[in-house]
Parts: sequence; structure tokens; C-alpha cells
Amino acid sequence: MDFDHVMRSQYDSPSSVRTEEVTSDVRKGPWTAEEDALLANHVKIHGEGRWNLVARRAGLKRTGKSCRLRWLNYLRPDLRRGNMTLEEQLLILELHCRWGNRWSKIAQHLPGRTDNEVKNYWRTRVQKLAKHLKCDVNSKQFRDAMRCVWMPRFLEQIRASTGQFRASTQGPSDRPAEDPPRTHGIGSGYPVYDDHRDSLPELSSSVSSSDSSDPRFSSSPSPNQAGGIGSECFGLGSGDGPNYWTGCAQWWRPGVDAGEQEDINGCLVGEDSLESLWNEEDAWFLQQQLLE
DNA sequence: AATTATACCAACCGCTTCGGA
DNA sequence: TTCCGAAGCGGTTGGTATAAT
Repeated sequence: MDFDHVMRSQYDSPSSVRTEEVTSDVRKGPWTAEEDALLANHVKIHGEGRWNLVARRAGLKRTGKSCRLRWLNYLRPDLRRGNMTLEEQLLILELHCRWGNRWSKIAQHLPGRTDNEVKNYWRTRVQKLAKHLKCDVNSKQFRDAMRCVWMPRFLEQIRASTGQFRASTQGPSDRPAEDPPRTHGIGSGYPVYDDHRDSLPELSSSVSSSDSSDPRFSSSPSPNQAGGIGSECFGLGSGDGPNYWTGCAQWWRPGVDAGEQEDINGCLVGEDSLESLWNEEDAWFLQQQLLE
């Protein structure tokens, strides 16, 4: 298929992007199926890399950057599609806690997911949640909420749904005495998320079952993982000033409107998730803990 | 049914880092 | 060691689909 054919087919499209591109030598905007085919074919034969060359040789009027991005984010055969699993969501929260907005680094631990996907997930779901709570997504308060409430709930749900989740985290009972739990310990039956460990969570459900040999899932810590980022994680230690816990208690007010609460839960796991990650009893418990 | 708001995500932009000459 | 092009990365934008009014 030649490039003229590609161009013709797009001129037939009503998209507003098209008209602008006619005047430029470099095409921008959405990729057509023909372009995808050209790029995929070329990479299949010649491999990745030298993207400017790829663009030229494949007969694409795209920049090398654009080709690279299209391949990595859409055409790569090993990409996973569909909604993030609970395991993936939990891992994103955990890794973001460690590394912040290092999307590419985080995505490396989610086989088949791209940095763009992870970034979009964070922006749409997690930031939406922060917005609901009327706080900054990077604030300590929000991080604590993540650590205290949603991350344990994710673990619980994963356990419940798979029955085989081998959390690398240890329950309160088998934790060494010199390393007391730093979480709230809701209801004593909840898993405690251990932000001290250096290795990544071991996943045994859909994510890892088919990818267990993937080196990106190695449980050995990378230099960075063992480094200082963890110290910035959701510690519940000292508090951040006079209004800090008061602010937390305000979010976790048991009397929060039911619809709003549902909405908040939906932010993280979607409406079709297993069950609510939130209940009023826990909110009350948290409030008491936090006000101490 | 039409309009508006919101959510999602693909793609772009600009900066930084890397690697080879 | 320096320069320069390629590649990588994170932030942002804009289009489309869906929900709400």
C-alpha cells in the first residue's frame, strides 16, 4: 500500500485534523489503519530502533518520535488491553508511592502496560479521587488515605477474589516485634501494607500467572527500590501540623453522603468492581485513630 | 432530542539523557 | 571532551464517547 493511498483515505475522513495536515509535510494526529499496517510491517521485518529511519523507510510521513510512540503505546504485540486489574492498580499505587511520577519506571513493572496508560490511569482515577476529597494528590494527607484505606482494601479484595494472593506483606501477627505496624490496623483482620519492604509485591493472579518469567517482575530490589524513595512513602508517624489530623477526619466523616462515597470508591476501582472499598465502620475507626 | 459536562485516552510537545563520532 | 542526533520521559492537549440535564 503506498502513501498516496493512505493520504487519500484520510482525506475522505471528516476529521478536523485532516485539513491542517494537508499543508504540512509531516503528518500529525490520529493514525490510520494503513499507517499502522505500514509501521507494524516494517518493525516486524527490521525491528525497533532508528525511528527516523523507520519512518522514512516505511513510507510514513511521520516523525520518528511519532512512530516510536505509536509502536510502544499501541502496536506492540505484547500490550495488554482493557481495564487495569486490582493487582495492577495496587501496584501502581505502591510504585507511585515509591517513585512518584516516574511513569516509565512504574510501567516496567506492569507487563504489557505503557507509561502512557499508567499516567492516564493516575490522572483519571487517582486524581479524580483526590479532587473528590478536596485535597492535593501529592499531599501527605492523600497519601495517607491511600495507604490507610485503599491499599489494604485492594489487598483484601485481591485475596478474596483469587484466594491465592501471596502478599509479600506480613500480617500484624507475624511482624517482627522490633518493627511494629505503622498502619491503623483496621479491624485486625485487614492486611497491613508494608511500605518498608524493598521488593515489589508478588502477584499471583492474572498479571503474573502468565508473566511469571518476565524479568520485570523480579522480586529482587533494584538499586532504586532499595534507596531512599521509600522514606517518602505513606508514613503515619508524626503528622504535619495542627490541622493535619483534623483534615483527615473530615474526609473520613462517617456521615458522608452515600452517593458521594460510592463515587469516591468508583474512582479507584470502577463501578463494576467486586465490592465497595469503603464502609462507614472503617471510616469511624479511622477517625478515632487519627484524632488520637 | 438536543445540549452540556465529564471521563478517558491517544498523541503531541518540549526537555533531558544517552551514545557514538 | 565536546558535539549532535536519537531516544526516552513526563506534562499537556485535544478528540471522542458517554452520562447527565
